[in-house]
Amino acid sequence: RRMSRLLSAVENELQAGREKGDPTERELKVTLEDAELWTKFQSITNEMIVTKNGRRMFPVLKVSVSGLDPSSMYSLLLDFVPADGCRWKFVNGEWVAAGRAEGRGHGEGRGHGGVYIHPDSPNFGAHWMKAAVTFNKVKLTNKVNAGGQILLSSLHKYEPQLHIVCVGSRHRLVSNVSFKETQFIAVTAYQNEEITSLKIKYNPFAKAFLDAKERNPGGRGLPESSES
Amino acid sequence: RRMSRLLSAVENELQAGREKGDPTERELKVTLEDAELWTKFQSITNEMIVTKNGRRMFPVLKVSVSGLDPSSMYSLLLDFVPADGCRWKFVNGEWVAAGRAEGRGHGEGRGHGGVYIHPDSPNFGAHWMKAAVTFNKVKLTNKVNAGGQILLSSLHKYEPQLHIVCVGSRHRLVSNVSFKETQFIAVTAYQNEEITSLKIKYNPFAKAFLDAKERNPGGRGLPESSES
DNA sequence: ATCTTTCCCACCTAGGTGTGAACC
DNA sequence: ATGGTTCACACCTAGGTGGGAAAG
Repeated sequence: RRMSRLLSAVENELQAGREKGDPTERELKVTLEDAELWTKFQSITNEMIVTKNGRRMFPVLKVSVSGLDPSSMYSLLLDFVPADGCRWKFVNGEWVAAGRAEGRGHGEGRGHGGVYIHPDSPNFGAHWMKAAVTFNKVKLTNKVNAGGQILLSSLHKYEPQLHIVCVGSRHRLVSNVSFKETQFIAVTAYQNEEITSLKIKYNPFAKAFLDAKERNPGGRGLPESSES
Repeated sequence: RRMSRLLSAVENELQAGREKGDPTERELKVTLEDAELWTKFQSITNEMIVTKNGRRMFPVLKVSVSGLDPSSMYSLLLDFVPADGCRWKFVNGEWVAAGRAEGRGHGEGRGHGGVYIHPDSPNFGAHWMKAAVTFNKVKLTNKVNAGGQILLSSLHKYEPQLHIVCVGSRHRLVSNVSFKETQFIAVTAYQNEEITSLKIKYNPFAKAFLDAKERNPGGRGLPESSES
């Protein structure tokens, strides 16, 4: 019967991760990928652009998960926790706290409540464990929007936080994890030009600006040395 | 507590479609979108390109689903059923049967068994019902590949078939649906130039060729009339 | 010869970058 | 004036088209 072919196709989704990973969630482990890259940005205070229509993050938050029950169903959620109660300013090449945060916003209470649901959700534990989970589609905004984007307050500091929720018959919170390396200050335009340089250096979508710098490393070299 | 915010975000996924749709699956209804477009192609015998790395379908298979249980979990699968036992040839402007099909392939037994799992799978009934389900990412190939693509035999006729599977504690087949309008012959290059014209006319990705025809409708007009 | 397949290509769609001027 | 925000833009990434020559 054709039906057996179909059902086995669905089963395959599970088989992938069935061997590895303990069925108990005691050994749940979540590790941040590209931690070295994140650290480069963190060491000079990371910034993330927010725009009306939403801007992606760079670096991209990416985690490896293990220790889930391969055949249970989970959703992965991301939210952004205010890292302090301050508004920040960039003066004389460094970030300084400047007054308390505004009461409004702070990523709470709007739309999905500032929570981004990973688009693969819901899915089997096996799915989440078979490859690193990438949050490259999350978009940060400073305006209330149609939905899907995360609302943040510019010039406030945030720490991304990952949540793993079991979506069995009754929802059950499995884990909250956050990584200090991924803290950033939301901005409408980059303040620290060292951050700009790092973004250009590592983000493929900014390659246009990388080329410009490579061709003219000093910033004011010869106008144009012919290459032929 | 922050936890309630998170769980309500997950709940929202369900609320969307909870009112509409009867909890029993007796009233399950699946309708083909863009049926008029499909009919245009069908009326002159549709063709779909197959390539080594996989080619998307155009038109795209798109269905509206209703009558699922909003809070149950389903996967949507697509496979391609040989429409007959023939190999087809295009001679003198029309398709004619030419011998029986080769035994090999026919979309069976390879990789996922020729079954494409919609990338939103698995998901709640509410998710599948809140908007039309689009199979735009499915790729058709004539070579055994890494995976994800559907293996077909060139010059054979197929009928796409949709399957809805309930992924509760025990897998359960809910429904098989196929649409005559979506039948096509797999080809490595278009045979009927009327098919080529329709593809160019309606597929945005072929716009380059549409422009060429519009600028030069007769096929051999003036070489180049300057536009300035 | 004829039919079918493969490959490279120009030209698109779709959308992610920081820039720099304008705006508030 | 100052500091923050917005917008159009050139320039990318990423990848989906059929054409046409070449190969099988």
